[in-house]
Order: sequence, then structure tokens, then C-alpha cells
Amino acid sequence: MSPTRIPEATVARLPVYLRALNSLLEGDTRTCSSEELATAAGVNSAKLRKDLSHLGSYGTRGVGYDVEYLRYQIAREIGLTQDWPVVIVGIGNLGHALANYSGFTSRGFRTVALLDADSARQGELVAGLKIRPFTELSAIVREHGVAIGVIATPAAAAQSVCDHMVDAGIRSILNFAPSVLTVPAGVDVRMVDLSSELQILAYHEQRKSAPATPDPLDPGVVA
Amino acid sequence: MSPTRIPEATVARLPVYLRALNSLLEGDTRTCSSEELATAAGVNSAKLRKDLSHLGSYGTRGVGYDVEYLRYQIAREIGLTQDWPVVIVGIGNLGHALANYSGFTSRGFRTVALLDADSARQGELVAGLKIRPFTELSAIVREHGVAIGVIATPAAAAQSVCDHMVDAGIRSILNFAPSVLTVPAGVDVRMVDLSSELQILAYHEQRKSAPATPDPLDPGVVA
DNA sequence: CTCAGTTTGTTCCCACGTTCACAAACTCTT
DNA sequence: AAGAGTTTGTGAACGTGGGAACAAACTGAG
Ligand SMILES: NC(=O)c1ccc[n+]([C@@H]2O[C@H](COP(=O)([O-])OP(=O)(O)OC[C@H]3O[C@@H](n4cnc5c(N)ncnc54)[C@H](O)[C@@H]3O)[C@@H](O)[C@H]2O)c1
Ligand SMILES: NC(=O)c1ccc[n+]([C@@H]2O[C@H](COP(=O)([O-])OP(=O)(O)OC[C@H]3O[C@@H](n4cnc5c(N)ncnc54)[C@H](O)[C@@H]3O)[C@@H](O)[C@H]2O)c1
Repeated sequence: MSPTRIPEATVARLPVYLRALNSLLEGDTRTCSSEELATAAGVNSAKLRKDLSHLGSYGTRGVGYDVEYLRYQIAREIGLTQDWPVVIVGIGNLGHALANYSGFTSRGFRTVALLDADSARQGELVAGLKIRPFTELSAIVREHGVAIGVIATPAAAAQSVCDHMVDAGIRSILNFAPSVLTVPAGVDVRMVDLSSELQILAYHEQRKSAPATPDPLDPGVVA
Repeated sequence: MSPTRIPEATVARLPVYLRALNSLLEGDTRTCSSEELATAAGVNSAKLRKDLSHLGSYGTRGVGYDVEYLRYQIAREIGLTQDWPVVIVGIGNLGHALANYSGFTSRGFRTVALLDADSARQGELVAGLKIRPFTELSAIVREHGVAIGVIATPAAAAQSVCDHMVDAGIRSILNFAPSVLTVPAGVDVRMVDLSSELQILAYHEQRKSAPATPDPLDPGVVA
């Protein structure tokens, strides 16, 4: 009974719930209350219940949730019952790490190709895959039905790589380059900016140590 | 005239504005309107103006913003006029990439130590720094006044590493391990979960290709 | 000086997200 | 079978954030 769209904030938390449920299953927990699951996921239990209610009514009042069943329902909602072919472009420091990351494959994603524009890198074997020329993107997307692309190139190349991805038919992009990407409607971009994360931490850190901002340039309350 | 707290959503965008301003400066732009800057940052111009108004009145009506001056003000607000010593714990695939990432150093952060529990890795030279034993954490934090720590260990070790960081005096943590961290009040944790990002993309991707959800188990509209 | 043109800072309103609190629905004991 | 104890799902209150729209403040020309 969920023909309605799921709120974006809820969607962003579903992967967290999925992780928590997997942890519980490893500990042989068959059933759990919203309180337990919320604690494991690090959220408020009311929020958890409301989130889950958007997917449907998968719990039992007075009892809780069947861990295995709920996990399946969330996985189905996200679309992890199939697995998604992914290409990674830009196999430098970060690209190598991503290619070697087992967490992607174990969570419904399959890296089908590693691409790089630098001919010196091509042919190198990373995590069992050969690095291939960027020009093969289009053929690879067609062959494997790739819908998701990861950009791990320098910022200067990101928009160009993005454009080629879109042309090739990729409709979802995960961007690690610190650069704003422009895409046509219908294409999703998610940006992961590690420097921004540190800067946000720095902002709060500064506020902790200096409760009263001195700032010699600021005249204070303008009288 | 900004003694008020800056909204969290605004804080999260300040790094983006900073990047955009740096780009403009490289292109020798001395002055810019909110419209220009908003486009460069990929946001709505009204939102940009409201964000900046939280920092103070740094623009000139009818003219726009002085790029250099605004950049300084944002940097000061975030706390990037000083630079922040950072330790990275867990120098595996991802830790290596982070250690080699120049984007951190160029944006006000200085990696002062790389730590790993695996004695086989210790002594290895990465990005000009020797990998040191995790047990030295406390001494390093004291010596350099480290306030920010990065966790790039497996999920199983993350909470333990986190606890040691907090004991050592670290009050801001960037966590790459897919694991919910419990910390005392006063400590900030930001989580970067790459698998979650892909899963969120997968959710939307699924909705694109299948406008009408079939789902043989669902009886559809309950009549 | 005045007026037209430009752009900021801010106000107002709406949509979304979070949290509390509670009725509805279940289990288990007696 | 009834009542006590649990726990879900949701309605309602509250807070935060986004965007349109506009007055205030500047520039520059005549
Ligand atoms: N290394 C990190 O930990 C880290 C952290 C945060 C963000 N980033 C960002 O991720 C991106 C990659 O970082 P990195 O350290 O791996 O850089 P890198 O220089 O080591 O690797 C970049 C790779 O992209 C390839 N490349 C360049 N232009 C290309 C193009 N047009 N098409 C295809 N491939 C191309 C290069 O040949 C190189 O192999 C950068 O934008 C960086 O800012 C990196
Ligand atoms: N590799 C990636 O691209 C990637 C992407 C997303 C998330 N992650 C997450 O980042 C983390 C690291 O990933 P990785 O691929 O680098 O793993 P890895 O196994 O290559 O590296 C982990 C490192 O942590 C060290 N370590 C283990 N326990 C420790 C402890 N208690 N104290 C200090 N150091 C310890 C290990 O010796 C090893 O060097 C994992 O949690 C992973 O899920 C990695």
C-alpha cells in the first residue's frame, strides 16, 4: 500500500537500515523492535518507524520486525535484488582504492570496467580488471547495460567525462571530483566531496574552542 | 552583525562557494554578482544571497561581491585562516589514497601522521610520511594539537579506533568505515558512506526504468 | 540633481522533515 | 475470555530550509 513517492530523506537512510539489519542477522537476531533497529542505525525510533511506514506495513504491533523479511523488502525497494553494473573512470589514487573496494560488490554493485585516458595506465591489472581506454566507454555501456558511472578524475576533466557518460547512456553519476557538474534533466548526480566534509568539521571545531569570536576587524555591534 | 548561529545547511554549502570563488579568481574575475557565483556553485541565487547574509553584509548593492574579499570572509568563517593538523588511521587502500590526496593540504588541512595497527605496514613511506603504530596516537595528538581524525579502517575496528581518538582528545571525526559510531557529547562525527551513495542512485535509477512497479506479491490498490 | 538600471539583503510563505504522543493491534498470562 | 503489557503506524505540532518577490542601496548617464 505504497503507491506514494518515498521522501528523499527517507531514501538516504534506507542503506543505513540495510546495514543495521545485516549486522543483526550476523548476530542471529531474527526479530527486532523499532527501538533496537533505530539504535543500531543511529537514529530516532519514531523516525525509523515513519520511514518504514513509507515502504509498507512490514512490522507486527506488539512484536516488532522480522529482520530477514524487512531486509528483503528494503533491498527490493532500493533495487538491490538485481545487481548493477558500474564503470569507474579515472584510475588514479582514488580510482585504485574504489576498484579494490569489496564493499561495492557485496552490496549489489558490480564493477564491469575501469577506464582511464592516460595510455600509460592502460593494460594495468587492478582488482582483476584491466584498465581500458576511455574511448571504449560507449561500447562498454551498451554491452553491459551500465546505468551508473563513477568519476574519479581530476576536477578539470570531470565535466567532459560526465558529458561523455551521458552521451553513452549513463543516467546516474557518482562524482568524486570537486567540481559542479551540469547534466540534462533525467540524469542524477551525487557528489562526494571529502574536502568539504573536513571543512564542515573545521567550522564546528572552531566554534568549540572559541566561544566568543574576537575578530579585530569587526567593530562588533554597530552602534 | 552576525552573532546568530549559522544554519547547518548553509555551513555545508560554504565549502562549495569557496571552491567557486577560487575558480573565479583563477580566471581573474575581481567582482561577481550573486547570479554568477550561484551558477558557478550550482545553486539558486536567492539561496546563495541568504546564505551569505548569515555571515554578514559583504556585498555591495548594484555591484556585487568582491571575489577576494568574500573568499577571505568565508575562509575565516569556516576557520581556514589557520591550518588544521589531521591524523589518518588505517592506511589500506583508501588510507593510501587519502594520504596522497593533495586536495586536503591545499585546502587548509595538514596530515601530520598516518597510523595503522598492522605492524607489517609500519615504517612504509606514504606521501612523505612514515606509517606509525596506532599506539602512538595519543602522543601525536598532544604534540601537534590534532583536533580532527580520519578513520579508514575496516568497520569492525572503527568504534574502537574512535574511542581511542576521543580519549586522546580528538573532537571531530571523519568516518569512512560503514559503521555507526557512538561518541560522547561535544564530539562531531561525519560519515562518508560510498555504498550508500551508490544505493541511493540505484533507487532512483530503478524508478526511471520502471514507472509502474509490477511486484507480483503486491495486490495493488486494495479495493 | 534626478532618474533609470542593477543587485543585494530580507521578508513572507510554502514544503519538507523531525519528534511527540497516542490509538490500534498484537502477545501472553491467568 | 479478558486484561496487562508491548510495539507499531500515524496524526498533529514544531522547526528548518527553499524560493519568489520586493524594498533598500548602489552606479552611472544626462
Ligand atoms: N585521492 C583521494 O583520496 C581523493 C579524495 C577526495 C577527492 N579526490 C578527487 O578524486 C579525483 C581523483 O583523485 P586522485 O587522487 O585519484 O587523482 P589522480 O591524479 O591520482 O588520478 C586521476 C586519474 O584520472 C585520469 N584522467 C585524467 N583525465 C582523464 C579523462 N579526461 N578521462 C579519463 N581519465 C582521466 C588520470 O590519468 C589519472 O589516472 C580528483 O578530482 C580528486 O580531487 C581524491
Ligand atoms: N577502498 C575504498 O574505496 C573504500 C570505499 C568506501 C569505504 N571504504 C571503507 O573504508 C575502510 C577502509 O577500506 P580499505 O579498502 O582501505 O580497507 P583495507 O583493508 O585496505 O585497509 C584497512 C587498514 O586498516 C588497518 N587497521 C585494521 N584495524 C585497525 C585498527 N584497529 N587500528 C588501526 N588500523 C587498523 C589495516 O591494517 C589496514 O591497513 C573500510 O571500512 C571500507 O569499508 C573503503
